[in-house]
Amino acid sequence: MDIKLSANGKKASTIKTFQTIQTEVESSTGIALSVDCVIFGFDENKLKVLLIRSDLKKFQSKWSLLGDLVGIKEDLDNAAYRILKERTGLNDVYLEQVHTFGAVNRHPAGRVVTAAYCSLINVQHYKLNILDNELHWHDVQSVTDLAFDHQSIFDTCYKWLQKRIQEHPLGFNLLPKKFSLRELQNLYEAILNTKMDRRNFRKKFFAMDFLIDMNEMEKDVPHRPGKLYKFNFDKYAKKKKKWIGIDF
Amino acid sequence: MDIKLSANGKKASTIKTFQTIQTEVESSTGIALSVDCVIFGFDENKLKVLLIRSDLKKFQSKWSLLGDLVGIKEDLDNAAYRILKERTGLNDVYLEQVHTFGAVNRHPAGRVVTAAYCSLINVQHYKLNILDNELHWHDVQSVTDLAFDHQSIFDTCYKWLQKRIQEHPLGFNLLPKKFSLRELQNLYEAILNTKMDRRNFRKKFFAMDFLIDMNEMEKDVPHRPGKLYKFNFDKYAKKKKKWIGIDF
DNA sequence: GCAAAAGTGTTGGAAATACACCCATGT
DNA sequence: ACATGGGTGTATTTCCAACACTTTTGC
Repeated sequence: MDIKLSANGKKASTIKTFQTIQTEVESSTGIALSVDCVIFGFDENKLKVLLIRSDLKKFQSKWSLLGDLVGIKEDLDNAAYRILKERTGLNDVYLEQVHTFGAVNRHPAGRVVTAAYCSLINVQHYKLNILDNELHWHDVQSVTDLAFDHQSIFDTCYKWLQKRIQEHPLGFNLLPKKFSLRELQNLYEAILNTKMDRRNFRKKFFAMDFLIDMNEMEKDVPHRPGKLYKFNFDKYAKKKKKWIGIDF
Repeated sequence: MDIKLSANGKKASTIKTFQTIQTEVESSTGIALSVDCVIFGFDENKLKVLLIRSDLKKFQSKWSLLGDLVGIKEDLDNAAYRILKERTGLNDVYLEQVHTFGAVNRHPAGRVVTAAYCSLINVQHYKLNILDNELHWHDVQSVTDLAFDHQSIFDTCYKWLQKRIQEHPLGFNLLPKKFSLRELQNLYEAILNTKMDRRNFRKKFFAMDFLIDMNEMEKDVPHRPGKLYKFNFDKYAKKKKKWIGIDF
């Protein structure tokens, strides 16, 4: 069964389902290679992850990550971008390889080694279409018992994100281009699952000096509106990080 | 041509060479998967990496990393351990996956996606045998122009190591079980390519409280002997790292 | 005027840095 | 005796954590 792509209102291309993959893998004499994407979003002050219903009987009713086989003439990174594009309609997204999972029995259809990619998208740029096998956003806290070894892939990617966001300015990919400091702090608190002091948080970000004051205010908030900022990626790119400091 | 394994004096198993791999890849209908190992050692106060002469004409005279195809019934991680075992005779080594390289044209024999693993070994435990295609230790500073895309794999792994060693106690895998603080500092200086203040370095490591004083002294040094320590891995394992601290 | 969040400074402690001298050993 | 690196302490600075009140807006 093929499924029409409908995200973003574009004309559909064909997305492989498990049955297609199973046929390909079983007819293969070697190792099949796939990509699985852990797609994070941020909405209602919660960190979310995009999951789809597994179409494999063995994992009936379980959720799984978005993945597909890598084409024989397709760069590994490009396969990840393709999956994102097919599922969300988004082109310019943050995407990074995290880890490759290659246990012999990780996939019931045969030998499939999968490269896990982590992606951060702004949910405002994206219209969810649940016709695609119940494609849905899930609170990360409620993600348990995924199909295949996807739970451990997810856990790895979530830990990776928690660490990564503290050392690199990834988080802004989850926010609107213009955001308030409160939104930024909510994001960090959601991802790191912690609470931070508001004054120290501001101090830290202002001291970095990568926030550009937009001279605009929040609208339609039921309280005093906050200033809006955007992140100065250019300035960040020019900065040299002094990274000497043993700490473990 | 097969090559006998001679490291460690063990009876040889067969190590695949490029010709073998090329045949396998060319006869494959899909994507071939390999592992490449970046094996670091520390000797004469220099960080070294283990390289072999490429047996591919196109890359004649170029050095390359140690790699092999992954078996159809072989876990990815196990493939990396196997390669290490075949080439160095060592079993219990530090080994970690770093990144997977999957550009379509990265390998001349066809579509080969490779998972790069980084390994740290104690050169004292290992007897080099140069009969294996000129297997040799190279100063990391002099590593340039490797075969295939191995230069970029190496660069990625070296940067990974530089970062990783500052946050995790990996470095001890490169040293003898008992080491002096001078050796430890030399190791850090070699890997990070920097100089550190001796007193502050000691302070930092003693403050961590993971070093066990062996009550032994260095022997045969042409100066005042230093105390020997070993790293308390058990105590480290029990420690919870408090990891909240945004910094980029 | 009340609820809700924005905005703002100071202080104390901890950690990092910079820095110089005496000690033990081999030659 | 001298050359080499081992071993130690202190003063300064920098960074981080803790903490409370006033302001602005919507309702």
